[in-house]
Formats: sequence, C-alpha cells, structure tokens
Amino acid sequence: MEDLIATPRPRRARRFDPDRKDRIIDAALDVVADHGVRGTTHRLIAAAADVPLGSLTYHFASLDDLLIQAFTRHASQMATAYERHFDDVRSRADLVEAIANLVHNADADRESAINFELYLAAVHNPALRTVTQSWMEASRAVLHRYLDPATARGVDALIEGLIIHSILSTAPVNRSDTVSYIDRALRSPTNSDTSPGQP
Amino acid sequence: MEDLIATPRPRRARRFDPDRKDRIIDAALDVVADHGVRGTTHRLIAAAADVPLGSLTYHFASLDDLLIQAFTRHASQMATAYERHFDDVRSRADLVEAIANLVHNADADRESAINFELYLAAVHNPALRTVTQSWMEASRAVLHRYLDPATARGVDALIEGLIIHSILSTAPVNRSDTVSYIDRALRSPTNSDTSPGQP
Amino acid sequence: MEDLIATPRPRRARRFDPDRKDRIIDAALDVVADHGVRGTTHRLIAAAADVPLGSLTYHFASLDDLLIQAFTRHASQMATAYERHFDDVRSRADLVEAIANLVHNADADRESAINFELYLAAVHNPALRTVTQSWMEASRAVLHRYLDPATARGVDALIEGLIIHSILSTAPVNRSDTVSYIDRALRSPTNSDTSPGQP
Amino acid sequence: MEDLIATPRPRRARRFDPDRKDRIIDAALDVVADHGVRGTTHRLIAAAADVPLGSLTYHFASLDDLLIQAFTRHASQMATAYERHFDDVRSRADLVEAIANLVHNADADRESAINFELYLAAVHNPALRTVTQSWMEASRAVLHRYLDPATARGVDALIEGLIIHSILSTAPVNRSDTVSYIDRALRSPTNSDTSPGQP
DNA sequence: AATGAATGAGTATTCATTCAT
DNA sequence: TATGAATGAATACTCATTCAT
Repeated sequence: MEDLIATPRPRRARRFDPDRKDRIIDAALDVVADHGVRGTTHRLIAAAADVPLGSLTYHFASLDDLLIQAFTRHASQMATAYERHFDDVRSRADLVEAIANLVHNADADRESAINFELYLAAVHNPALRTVTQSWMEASRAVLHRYLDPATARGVDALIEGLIIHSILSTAPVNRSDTVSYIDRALRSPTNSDTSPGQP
Repeated sequence: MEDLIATPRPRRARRFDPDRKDRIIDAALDVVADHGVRGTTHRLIAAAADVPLGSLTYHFASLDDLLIQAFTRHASQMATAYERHFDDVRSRADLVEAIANLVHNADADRESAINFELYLAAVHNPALRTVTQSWMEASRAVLHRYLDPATARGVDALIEGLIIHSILSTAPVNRSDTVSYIDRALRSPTNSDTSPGQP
Repeated sequence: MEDLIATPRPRRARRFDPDRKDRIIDAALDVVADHGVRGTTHRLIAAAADVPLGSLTYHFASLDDLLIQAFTRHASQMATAYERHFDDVRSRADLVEAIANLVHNADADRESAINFELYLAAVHNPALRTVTQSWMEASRAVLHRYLDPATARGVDALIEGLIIHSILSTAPVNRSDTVSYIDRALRSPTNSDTSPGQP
Repeated sequence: MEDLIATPRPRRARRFDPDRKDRIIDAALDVVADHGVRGTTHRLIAAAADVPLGSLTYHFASLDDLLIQAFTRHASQMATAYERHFDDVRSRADLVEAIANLVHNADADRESAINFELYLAAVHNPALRTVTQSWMEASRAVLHRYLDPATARGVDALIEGLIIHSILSTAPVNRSDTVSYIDRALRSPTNSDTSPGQP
C-alpha cells in the first residue's frame, strides 16, 4: 500500500479504453488471488487495473457486483480450461494422467486459490452459489465423458481434496501416490476386496 | 434524559469473570462460522461473548492473534472429536461407516464451515499454516490406525473433497455413493482392474 | 426526532472546495500551536478546518504525513518572514535592533511555540530533521548577509536561547540586556579582554 | 511493544521492594528520553521499571502526576550536576572551558533531550512552570558565582541555544567556535568595538 | 498493600460509495 | 461520460484509569 502512495502514477489520460471493464475484472481476480476476498478493496483493484477509483463504481454497481462478475468469469474460464485439459484423453491411462496433471500443476495454484476463495465466498453469499453450482456441473460433465455419473462425482471430490491438500501442505505430494488414488477411484464399484492396513 | 432512553444493554457489572478469555475464543468461532473470517470483527465477537470491546484487545494483542488462538482451539477440538469418532471401529465395514458418517452429518456443518475458513485464512497467513498442518497430521494419524500411510492420505483427501462438495452442493448427496467412493479408496492399490465409462 | 434535536453542526454542503488541503495544513499548525504536537489529533484539526474527518485521511496518508507537511510549510514561512525582517538592515545598529525585535516580539509567540514543537518532534522523527536542517540553514544564511559564518552561527544560537527563555520565563526580559548580549556576540573574536564578574 | 508481548516476563514476586517508587520515576525519565513525552505511556513505564501496571496508579495519582515528579527529580539532578560541573572553576579560562564542555558533551544528550521535553511540556502545563523556573534560576545562580546577573542570563541563553543546535544539527559543531562564542558573551558590555561582516 | 483484570472513551485509519464537475 | 474529491460509518487498536480480589 505504501508502494501505491510512494509511486504516484503518472497522470494517465486514457480517453479511449474500450476493454477497461474487462481489465478491471481481471485485476479483481489478481487481487483476490493475492489478498483473498477478505483483503480485496476498490482501491487495490483500481491500482492493479491502473484505473481511477471512480471508474470501478461507474462500471459496477458495488464491490459485490464486481466480485460476482469476476468469479463468474473465473468459473467459465476454469470450465473451458478443464475441458481442453481432457481433450486428448483416449484411454483410461490418459485419464489418470490428465487428472494427476491437474493436481500436480504448480501453475494452477493461482487458479485454485481463486477457486477456494470462490467456494468460501459462496458459503455466505447465495448469489455466488449459482456460479459454484454451474462450475461443479461443468467439471463433472467433463469427467462424465469417460465415467459414469456416480464415479464422476467421486473422482471430482477426490480431485478437490487432493488440490486443497497440495495447496496447504508444506510437504511435497508424491505423484505416484496420487496416481494410485485416482486409479482406485476409477475402479468398478461392484465387488469390494479385502481390508488393508492394520485392522 | 438520553440515558433513560438510550440504555441499550443492561449495565453489566461483571468485574470477576475468570474464564472470559475462553468465552471470547468460543464466541470468535461462532462469529467465524456465521459471518466468515471476512465478516469477523471485534465488535461482533464482543457482542457474541457479551463482553465490552476493550476486553478483546486486553486479552488478545490483535484480531489476528485472536483468530489464531480460536482456530488453534478449533483444530484441537476437531482432532479430539475425530479420534473419538473412530474409537469403535473394529472392522473394515466399521471404518467405511464411520467415514460415511463424517460426510453425511449435517450437524458437522458448523465445524466444516469453520474448517474451510481456517484453510483459506491459512493460504494468506503463514502463522495459520502450523495449525492446518497439525490438524492434517492428526486426522491422518487417526486413519493410519487402520490404513497404510499412503492410503490414509488418499482417504483423507477424499473426505475433504466430499465434505466441501456436500457443503456447497444444493442437491443432496447419495449416501450409498459415498460408501462406494470410500470403499474404492480403501482397496489395495496393486492390480488395477479394467476401465469403466465410455473411453 | 433525534435529528431535530441533535444537529450539532450546520449541514455543510461544500463539495467543491479547491484549497481545502491548504486550509487543513493551516488548521494543523493552529492546533499544534494551541495543544502541542502531543495534543494534536485528526479530530481537532478537522474541527479547526471545519472539514469532515475523512477529509484528512483523504488528503494525507497519515497524521505524521500531515504534520510533516505542516511543519514544512511553517519552516518556509518562517524563513520568508525572517528574510523580510532583516531587509532594511543597513548598519550594525540596525542589525542589533532587528535581532532584538525578534526576541522581544510577543506576536511571535505562536510562531516560536510551533517552532519548538517542530524541534522536539524532530528529535524523535528523522523525517523532520530535513525540515529543521533547512530552516536553520535559511536563518543562518540571512545572518550571513551581515556576518561571517562562525559569528552567524553563534548569533543564531543566542537568538534561539533568548527566545526559548522568553517563552518560558515568567519574569519580563529586559530589552537593553538583550541588546547587550547581541552586541557582544557581534564583536570580533580576536582579542579577548579581561574577565568580568566575581571570579 | 511486540517484544513486551512476546517475552512474558517471568512471574515476578517482589514482596519487599522499598524503592520501587524511585525506580518508577527513573524509568519514566528513560521512557521520556527514548519516546518523548508524546510517546510516554503507563504501559511503557511499567515495562521499563519491570513493575506491574497497577503499581503506577497505586503510587501516582495520574500519569501527569508521575511526569511532574519525574521532571522535578530530573531538574534537581541537573541542578546538582551543574553545580558540580563548575566546582573547579578558578579562572576565566576555566569558566570558558567548563561551559564549552557543557555543550560538547555527547553523554549529555539524554539529559538535554529530557530537558527540552520538559520545556515543551511546560508550555502547555502550568504545573511544570515551577520546575522550569527553578531549574533556570539554579543554573543562573551557578553562573552568577562568576558573572554579574545580566551576563549570567546572556550566557545561560547562549548555552541553551548552542545545546539545542548541537542536538538538532547533523554537522559536527566546531569547539573552537563555541569557545569564541562564550568568550564574547563573557566580555564587558561597555564599549562596543567595530562591526564585522559586510555591513 | 498491591495487582491483574476490566472498561469505555478516544485514536488513527480504511473504505464503499456518492456526487459535483 | 468519466473521475477525483469528498464523506461518514465502521474498523482495529490504545490507553488512562478503576476496582474486585
């Protein structure tokens, strides 16, 4: 914040700026990723988008409105990326690989962070439920291309849990373990085998 | 005159109040559950604990400090409850049941909500990482009583994902599906069977 | 109903107020003169400038920032006044007169008070050292028009000390004594004469 | 402040502590020297004196009361030291030396800082005027052992000004210049010599 | 006698939002 | 239409002082 004060932005005179609204939304997602929904403010977003403060309330009725639009865009981008991620899957092995890549993708940290911010915001903000709901449907729909609905849901939950743990965990997660978890989740549900562990 | 009109709260004269600090921590957890970390303020906590505002900053150096202590208590209570939850598990079937109960327990919504607030807060607050880390270790340790370490981790992640989805989902989750997911996650990792779905 | 009773200030509707920032700085100096830096608060300044509280933090990053800007203005005003004060000095006698007037000028009490507040604030706030430094250089530069650098410094210190004592002292200071002190400070340093007093 | 929190002092059980009041006063002076009157608080003093908070208000009616007692002690200690400082003065040269030592004594920075805090506090607090008044009388009385009253006042003011400038100035002050200033201030006031500088 | 807990008035500061220009 | 100034409610936090123990 001191940075913002210390570096008084050069007087910008941006008369024609057609995709400013888009840029604001992108900036909002950046701020959410960096500071969490909790730390997201008009000022921070305006600075990140290099846009005057008044511009935000001109284009968006409220901060909540802006966040909803931002999360909506994020969810639809996620859905598109998700679909593309599975495009080349031809076999069961491909599927396992693709899912494992999802979990073991450091680049996805930003996306995942925003995603969980969305989840949590949705808990207290019904307007965001629509967004989470449609995102979850979209991700399951993709998995459903290869899996029966129930299995798709289970795999979906497993992915969610693995990602959350990989974000929070300091210890690196073993990829072959991940593969093993996915492998089991994909099996046919019919006959349960004998118990493992030390029962 | 104003006094007569404006007595908003009964003059509480509670000079001696030994476990006030504990009460404040509990109140903080309530507020987090109801309003999210984002909506948590000194004032809200003070009101919930029926304690004057200054009392909070007397007992806690900052709101962050209070939140850390609150989340720490929450995590250790969760760990205790978790252990107890699995105390009567004698067989594989018991284990599956116990895990399914974990997911399909509406009463746990408050706990789960706080838990996810903790997770998200930990993303941006390193001081909370210790708390999440030890909670995750504790829950895995319990599962490890019945499962090999790798399987314990996978099951742990699955549970996390199932709970997240059950919180966010509007559609009720099918318990027999849950049982099936758990069942698969518990299987031996060795021989993978044939692929399902439409590959 | 409360509104009718409790309208403490006339609803000021002053949306357009171009030199408000200046007015705030002036008000801050008034508050410092009246209450000392110690007693200076946002609220007091806002009231003195007849400006809403939020206006202060809009124009100034912090109270410290405001104080620094205020002291900076004060120092430069002092420097200008100082220069003008000596403008008509043509002879040694003029110089002595001018300096004596500096010390025996009740109107200058406000200025002097602010000045010492500045000095003391500078002891604990390095950012203010620049201000005191340049003020001291400016005052010496003026004296240097008539005196060699070393003498200028000595006279400068004497003036400072005399003003401090005249502010603190309850007894009135004798002007002819002041003239005598100045007279001695202006003499050539070369040959010391014999000692006075009761040695 | 964090330090105070992070290092919870070992439970001190100081039943018998006869000169605690003295220790508190000394601690108060330390805090004033380090933080200025502005930054002086009960808490800071209590920590510096290693004494429980309640102890302060037990021994002193208010913070102001404590400060007055502290400044009073400071002034009387200063007066004693001042007297001793001039004890060995036998000649005019000794006197000049002694005064120059007063100004060029880095160790005195703490004392001088407190002194100017006292001066400034006295501007807004009449109760402290008595203290400054008697300190100024005491210092003049000492000088009066060697000088006529008027000269003593002038020298006193010069000393004050030189010390203030040496505290605030970043550039080192030249000792031989100081000696020269003192030398001139000590001369007989009668016949003024010819003017220096560029008149 | 001594103290740690308690309290509420007060402080600086943040910020979503409004609005005159 | 676009924006920088403006605003006031709310926030975290400080602290001198009180007081039951």
